[in-house]
Amino acid sequence: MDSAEFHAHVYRVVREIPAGRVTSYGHVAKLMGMPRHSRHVGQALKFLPPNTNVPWQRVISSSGTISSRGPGTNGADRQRQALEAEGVEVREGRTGELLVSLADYGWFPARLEGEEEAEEDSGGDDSEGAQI
DNA sequence: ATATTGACTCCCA
DNA sequence: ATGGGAGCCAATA
Repeated sequence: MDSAEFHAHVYRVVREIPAGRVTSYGHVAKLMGMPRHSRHVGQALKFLPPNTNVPWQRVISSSGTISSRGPGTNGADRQRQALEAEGVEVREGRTGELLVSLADYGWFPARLEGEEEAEEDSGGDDSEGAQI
């Protein structure tokens, strides 16, 4: 698999994320069958053009926090706006970090819909990280 | 060619 | 609950 295909795969999975929901880089990587490529998922999103049909904003870190990517960049801010526009509540930590409640908005299906076994939610259960 | 970085995660202190 | 360190793999320097 080359990088182009990898990117395409990432985009395909990201497009499956329902509006008003968020997931983590690691989970996207998992859905691709490459659980260890969590970082490269974000990398691929970075390659996206400004006007794209890929809802990259629905992908955040596994802790429910939006990665800062640097104080001089506005990417995180744009992501917050996009999420709020979709109805996702974004809370702000005291250091200005953006947090999303995975317990409420997290989307972590075992496999893609129609792949094998479709199930979801029913209590959230997202392994961990959901500190109240 | 090797070294460093990064839109990450997990594990242990 | 928080914090620091190691693991990962492709892209960049």
